Amino acid sequence: MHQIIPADHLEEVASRFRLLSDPVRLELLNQLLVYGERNVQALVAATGHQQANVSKHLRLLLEAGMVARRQEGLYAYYQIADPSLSGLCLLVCGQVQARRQAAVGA
Amino acid sequence: MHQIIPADHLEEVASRFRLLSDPVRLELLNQLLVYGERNVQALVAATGHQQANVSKHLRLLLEAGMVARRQEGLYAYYQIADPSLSGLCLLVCGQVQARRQAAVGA
DNA sequence: GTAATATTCAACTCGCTAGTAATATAGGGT
DNA sequence: ACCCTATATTACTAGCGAGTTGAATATTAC
Repeated sequence: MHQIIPADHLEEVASRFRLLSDPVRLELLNQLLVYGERNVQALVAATGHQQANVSKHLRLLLEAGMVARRQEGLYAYYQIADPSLSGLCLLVCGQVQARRQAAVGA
Repeated sequence: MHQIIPADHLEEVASRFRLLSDPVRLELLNQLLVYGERNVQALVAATGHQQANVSKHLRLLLEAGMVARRQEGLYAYYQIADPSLSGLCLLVCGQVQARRQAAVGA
């Protein structure tokens, strides 16, 4: 029987999910998914979080290969680099909505 | 511009991802994905974790609607209840493998 | 009563996060 | 060369949340 998640991938898969388990990072990813590309200033303004924190979160996402970075003049532009992210978010959002509707009906 | 992750879903989406960010729970889900249905004993034996811990994790997954529970005599059988789970795991596993291969090539 | 599962409690550890501040780097404008 | 701005990084603190272990207890089915 083949494994869906190979044993030697468990930790890495878990840490990828952990990266997605923070509302601030989800906000940032959502911004990038919607706008395509944004610089740090725009992300700070859109989310209302401190610049240092935004940079820290972006670094984590960058190290995981979920986003890409492009420098243009003074500004650093980030965009989604992992094509599976939109699918992941859609799947989870779909489940969240399904559960909410089920809760209303119950 | 429509949001991929609506603002009022952020916390809930994050907590669903957080549920998937633990290697023990991923092991359990993987068992259920592969074998379809398993009782607690089988999960304890397969993963090597303590029964109390396995039950605790199963409870979290159950409350989130990710698994379903069926009692048969003395035994409690669990199975996957969230059809999006296999898709989520496949997406993330695919990315993990892609990154590993990229790392080898680099 | 025995076996399977669930629940609870206490104590501990670990990792993550926010915040603050300070510093570093680098680009642009003058 | 100088200064301002944008971004990154580091260090430290403090606190929250989650996981583990161990033990004990509860529940339920046989």
